[in-house]
Amino acid sequence: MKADGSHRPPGGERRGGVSPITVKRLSLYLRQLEELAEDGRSTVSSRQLGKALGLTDAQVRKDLAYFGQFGRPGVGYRVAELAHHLRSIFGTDTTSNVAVVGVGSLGSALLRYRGWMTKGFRVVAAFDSAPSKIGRKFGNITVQPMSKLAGVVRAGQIRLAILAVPAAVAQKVAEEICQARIEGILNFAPITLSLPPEVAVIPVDLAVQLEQLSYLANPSNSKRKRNSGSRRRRQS
Amino acid sequence: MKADGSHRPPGGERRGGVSPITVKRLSLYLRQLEELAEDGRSTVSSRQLGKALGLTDAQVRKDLAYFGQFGRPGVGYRVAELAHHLRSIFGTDTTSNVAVVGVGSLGSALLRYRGWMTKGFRVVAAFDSAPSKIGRKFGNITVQPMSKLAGVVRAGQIRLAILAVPAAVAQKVAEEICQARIEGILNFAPITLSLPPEVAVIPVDLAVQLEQLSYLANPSNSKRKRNSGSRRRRQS
DNA sequence: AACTGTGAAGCCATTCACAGCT
DNA sequence: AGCTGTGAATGGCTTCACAGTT
Repeated sequence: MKADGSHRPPGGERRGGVSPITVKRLSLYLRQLEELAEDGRSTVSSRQLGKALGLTDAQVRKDLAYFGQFGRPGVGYRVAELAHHLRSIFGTDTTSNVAVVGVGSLGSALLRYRGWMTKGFRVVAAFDSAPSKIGRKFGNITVQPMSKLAGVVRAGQIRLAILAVPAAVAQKVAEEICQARIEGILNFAPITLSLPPEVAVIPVDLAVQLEQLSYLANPSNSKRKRNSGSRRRRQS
Repeated sequence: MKADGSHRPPGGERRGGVSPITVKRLSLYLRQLEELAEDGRSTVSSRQLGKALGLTDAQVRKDLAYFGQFGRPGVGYRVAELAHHLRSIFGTDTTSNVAVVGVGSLGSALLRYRGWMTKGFRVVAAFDSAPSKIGRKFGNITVQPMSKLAGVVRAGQIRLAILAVPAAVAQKVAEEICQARIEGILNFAPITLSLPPEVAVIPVDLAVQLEQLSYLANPSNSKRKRNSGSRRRRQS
């Protein structure tokens, strides 16, 4: 275990160079660590963490080592400490406010979805352009017109937007969102957005996901022939 | 352009060896082709297709060449023909029936979501174990008890399941779904399922996606410094 | 003994560059 | 000229294997 840390900036965290695929795994590590914490576990080894997620121990160690030395040889990683550090990497150690834009069937469900909360997010506002939707209430959130978005964001209350409008208007609405100086968009509309580089976008096309599944579910396409005994397998 | 096709099985499609990441892009090609078809375009080049999705032309050609020779030098790809071929690769040239398992806030929204239809899927049934939910109607779909799942699947009406139950029961419910001999599960529960290899699983953890976005939206983490002029950029 | 952190090797994916077709 | 299909080159990610720590 090298002590000088020469491949990283000496006093701080590595910045700007981690691949998206690594970051995705970090999310899974955090999710697993939270489960371990609930079960009262206080340490975990890279092998155990990997096994639970279908990854090799070396992969786990490499991923975590990008951000510093958290593990203790002979012991493993301390669950609470590592979880805390991962949250700070994601920026979810402090709660972020989120807006839902587009309150159709999907948007209104995402508005009610409780899964965000456990991860350090809070949906605090909803916007739509249809007059029929404006003023409607979901729980304690009232749907506001798009024209109010910029004001709410500028008041510092919202960092991220969940975009759930029809494909035909998604590009236009996304541009409005950008003008409100939001930092990132979770895009549920089935189109590729074209936006200025200072705004982050993560696409989530549910129909595409189901299409992927349909492909995999065709036995002649998958590599699932390997291991075709009866051993269990973990999802990608 | 080689004519003998020596690297593929002579008379048929390549089977079993395409990486998931390639398959994901194929979905995007299909989505784009459908938009082009609506606009009345009859051919498209690899460069145009790539530009719309933020990919290189070489990438597009390599991906498509895995499955055969569809392009015409000097012309490009024929939109309708290529779209049809991609659908047959995904198994969505014929409509697949899908069940929603778990009718909470997210499940009921996925039940009502219209986006599946355009892609060759039809949600035809919903299941839940809570007596209070059973018998409830969403559109023309009545929520049935889990015990009915196996029968409906075995009657050949359902290939795929959308799993939208709480994390705490997801593994158990997923096992029930497997026993019903379903081919694939789209897993919205925030856990990694451990299942026999003959069933395909695609995980869709919405909280993880938002976490990814939170990471990317932190300016010091992204590579978005490149191109930091004002040119537009396409989402990953 | 158990486990991490990490060079080095191996493997996979992307891009390059160009022959060949239309 | 415009474009595809594809070997070859490059670049990136994963796994191996082991020195070093507890």
